[in-house]
Amino acid sequence: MERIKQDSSRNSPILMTRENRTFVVSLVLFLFLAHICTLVEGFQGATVSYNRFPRIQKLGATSDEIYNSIDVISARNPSLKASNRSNDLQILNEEIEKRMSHANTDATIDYDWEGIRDLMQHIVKTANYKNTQERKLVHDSFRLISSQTFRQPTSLSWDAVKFGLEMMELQVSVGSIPRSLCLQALKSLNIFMRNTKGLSLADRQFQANSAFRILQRLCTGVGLHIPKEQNKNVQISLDERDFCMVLNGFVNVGDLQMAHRVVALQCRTDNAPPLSPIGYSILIKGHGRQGDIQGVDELLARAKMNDIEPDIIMYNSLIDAYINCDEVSKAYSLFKQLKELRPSQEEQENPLPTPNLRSYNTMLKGFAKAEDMESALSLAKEMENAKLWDSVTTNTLVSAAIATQNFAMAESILERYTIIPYTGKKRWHPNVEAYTQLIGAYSLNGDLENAKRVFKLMKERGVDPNEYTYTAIMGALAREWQTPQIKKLLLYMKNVDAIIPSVVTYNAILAGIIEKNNYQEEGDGSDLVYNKVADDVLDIFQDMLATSVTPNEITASLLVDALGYCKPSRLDETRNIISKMDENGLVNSNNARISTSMIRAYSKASDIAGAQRTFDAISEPDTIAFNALLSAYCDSGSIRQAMNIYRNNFNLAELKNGESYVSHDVATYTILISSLLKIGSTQNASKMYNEMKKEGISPDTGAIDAVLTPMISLGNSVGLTDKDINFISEVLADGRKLEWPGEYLKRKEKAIKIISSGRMRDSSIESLDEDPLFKRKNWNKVDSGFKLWGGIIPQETSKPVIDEFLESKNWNDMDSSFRLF
DNA sequence: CTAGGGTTAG
Repeated sequence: MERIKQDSSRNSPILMTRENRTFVVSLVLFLFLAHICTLVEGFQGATVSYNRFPRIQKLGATSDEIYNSIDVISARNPSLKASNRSNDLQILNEEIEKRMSHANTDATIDYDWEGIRDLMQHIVKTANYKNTQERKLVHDSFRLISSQTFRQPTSLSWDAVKFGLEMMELQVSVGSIPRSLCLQALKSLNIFMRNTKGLSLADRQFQANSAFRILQRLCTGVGLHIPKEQNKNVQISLDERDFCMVLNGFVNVGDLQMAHRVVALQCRTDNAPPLSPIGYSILIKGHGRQGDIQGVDELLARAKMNDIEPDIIMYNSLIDAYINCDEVSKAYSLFKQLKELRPSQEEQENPLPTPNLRSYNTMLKGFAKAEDMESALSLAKEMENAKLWDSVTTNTLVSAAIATQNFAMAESILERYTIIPYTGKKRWHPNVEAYTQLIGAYSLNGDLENAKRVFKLMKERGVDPNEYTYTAIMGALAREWQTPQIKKLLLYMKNVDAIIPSVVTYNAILAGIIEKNNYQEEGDGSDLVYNKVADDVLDIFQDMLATSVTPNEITASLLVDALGYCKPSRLDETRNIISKMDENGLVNSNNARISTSMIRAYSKASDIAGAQRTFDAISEPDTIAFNALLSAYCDSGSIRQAMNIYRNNFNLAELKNGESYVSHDVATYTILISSLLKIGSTQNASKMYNEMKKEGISPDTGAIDAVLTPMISLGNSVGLTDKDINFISEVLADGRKLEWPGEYLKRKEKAIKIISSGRMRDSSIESLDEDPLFKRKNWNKVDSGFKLWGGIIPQETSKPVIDEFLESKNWNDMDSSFRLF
């Protein structure tokens, strides 16, 4: 398929009229189709992607040609007509040998895996397994393949190994396989499971599952045989490493159930080694990542019961697991225990290992996560004094500063600890992550100028930006809707720095542009603004396709958002693009995320039936989609309907009908409560508030505000009953348990006091809704945006504070004889 | 075979 070139002479879409906007969309779709065809061509008929690279040399004939020759030969020899399959098999076997033999001569040859697969399937289907000679030929063909795909040391790609594994499964379906083949396959898998960079989740799942099946076969002996001439070069029995590799594979894809099956297999197998601290470390990591503190504790108890002596790695895994479970103090007490000086260590029965640099860095990460800058700094000072410091320490300390919004401190840490000059052999500068994070943080704070400054600073200090850095800086530009600059930077990134943007890069840009759109005030000709935003989004999307970056579900939902925000909603275009993407197998249009955006779009277009239809079609509806549906009904004024939907769903839970039940969250109730209050139904709002708490859902700041703000204005206009006052007091009491930025709650309290003492229309009440902080975050708009100040604290005058801190820690006049790098 | 850093996300 010929690649369609991007027409760069095209006008900027911002200046476009509606007519040629249709042209843009068609163009986008056209490019899209071209892109898809290229993709499909590569994936055709295969469950796996073998032909991602251009074929350099065509090997042998096509399968059809082979079948044809067989027919020709058979026809020419009537004596063979008595269905002499052995001869056919012989021919096919020779063809396989021919195709596989190229392996040794030229590594640049791309195998025709599809053709080989066809031939093997034909062989397997036509052979007579009762005939010894035929059976031997079949297995000989398989051996020809496996000896290449699993050869050691491997110089083949993951695709080759993947093909070998597929063929092994095919072989198992027609007979037993040699034990040595299993061990060989496991060894090959090992190599690719160790370095999983660049592999998709599906590939990693395939690896773990394949490895498990092989392991299972090796443990049980089912479907295995041991040939007489045993290959002496091959590992003979299983050792702990084999189990740990598979275990780690499952933990890394987040499948703990399978991980525990591996452990069970290991424990059940007679001559397998028992679970060691290594296995425990892997499992602890897995449960920690899931935030399953109970699982972590159970593992620790089990290790103790089995008299396991944990090494430093297992302790570090534990510290990290505690941190991942938000149990930083638990992590710290373990860390302190390890640090304690034990003078009579020899006398102790179980001496604890000494913490190493990784223990310290992990602990530092914990303080960063807990936003405890003071502890982070004092630990960092201790590390510097003990000469325990590396680039991860710098990066982690910077992330702690950023987490506490101490940007000036982040910059001074970077100024002091950036590795200069950097001569490492690694692909990237080790501190690029810290700079990237800082750019991202400035961007999130709406501070494009500083984000750009840091980006320039990196160049000055020889810290080369990578894909992540570009993503962050272009996200920052997108938030300020600087499309021309973004396009320039994209070109620079691709052509000068030779970095290929990822789907995340493009999603960040699209999300940023749309976010800015959110901030546009309604009215004042904003339909024009919305349409310009949508055109820019489509423009970037087109660039994405032209760069051959495959869009995903997030991309699709962002496109829906962009077009859905338009006035009027460009729903037809939206549907066309999404169904095109669906037809080409890129996304599932019934994906919950895409559908949620569609529901919002329908809601904006006042098409409530469309919203309901979309929800009903979702393959796995979730809370957020459900909430969007409720919002749609509420926004269209059908609160009664929204309540009915909620009730029906609630009853499903009572009936324990888990199939279609969607769980509620605090947002579900906030939507219902705020629209009930909008029509002055304080009684029902109060009922819902209590139902929420009865369900074990505690109100957050958004829920509290959704009650207090409208209740206060109701109090000002129509007055409140005693019951209403009780409701407010209850909510206020809940609110006091939460952290609020600035004076928010105090003001509300004051306003409520005034109302309940009968005084109306006080000037302090009116000013409530004009808090600039809330305005910036759209706080005043009661909609389904809830996490309105996720960690955003007004920037303090942090510079003097930091200097004081550094002064008090004597960091400003550190012993200069100690050079870190 | 096991432990510590970054970008997007209804």
